[in-house]
Amino acid sequence: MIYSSELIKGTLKTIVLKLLSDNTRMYGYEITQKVKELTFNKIQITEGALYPTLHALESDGLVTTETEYIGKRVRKYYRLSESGKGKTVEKVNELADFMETMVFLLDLKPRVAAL
Amino acid sequence: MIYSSELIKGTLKTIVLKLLSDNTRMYGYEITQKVKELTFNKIQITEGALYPTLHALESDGLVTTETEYIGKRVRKYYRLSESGKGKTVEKVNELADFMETMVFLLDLKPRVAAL
DNA sequence: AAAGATACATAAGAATATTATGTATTGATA
DNA sequence: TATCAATACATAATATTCTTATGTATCTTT
Repeated sequence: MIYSSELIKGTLKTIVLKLLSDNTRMYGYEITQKVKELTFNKIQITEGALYPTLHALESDGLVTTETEYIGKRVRKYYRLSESGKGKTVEKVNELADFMETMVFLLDLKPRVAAL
Repeated sequence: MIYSSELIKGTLKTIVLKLLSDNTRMYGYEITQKVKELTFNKIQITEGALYPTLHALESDGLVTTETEYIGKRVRKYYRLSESGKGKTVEKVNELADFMETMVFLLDLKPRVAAL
């Protein structure tokens, strides 16, 4: 089962930032695979969503990039900037808070073991 | 603190359906106030978001409506249809599942007491 | 040799929110 | 009693952010 895409909306940027905060640096394709792996295929980030998001993070100064060649193939690494680190904490905290609120609002506690 | 709007995206329809499943029938303004109250002002549903959503639920056959006059002021009640009840269970379950996945993906467990 | 995986990117379109605006009634207050 | 806030609906222009489709190219496995 893959989540209906609308749920991903609004959380993609936070997911990307959090992964970058755990991994020093990552490249786009790696991010898609890591998310797929960590979510047991439940979340599949499409390229059309990811690359514009990464470019936005860069133009907002939250990440810096390093382009490298693996053979003849280009690979673009993304790394959190200092402001990106701060932003990550903010976004993750906000999402955690939001999720607590949703658990209460939708009374999810009794039906979800892991929450 | 009010959540940045992007988080609401994708959850609004689920919130509305769940409230309707708990309350027999509700009208639009009532829904905005109930959400505000239950979330201690953290989630404020704007009218520009709510009314189109309610109209979409109606045109999808998930809710039925009853218009009543309170004095001279019109009030439009929304009530879940049978298919709406089924859809509500689906959407709430999916959201709960998604949130479990996010807790794992973003490692939120250690930082959020209520989760 | 071909297919699938790796790796980037962009563009057209859809969905869904924000912000602004509009209409109108009712209740509270100065 | 005039005015403001709250109640109650609705829509339109705009913005954001995703999907889907398309494009290019390399590398690996069969």
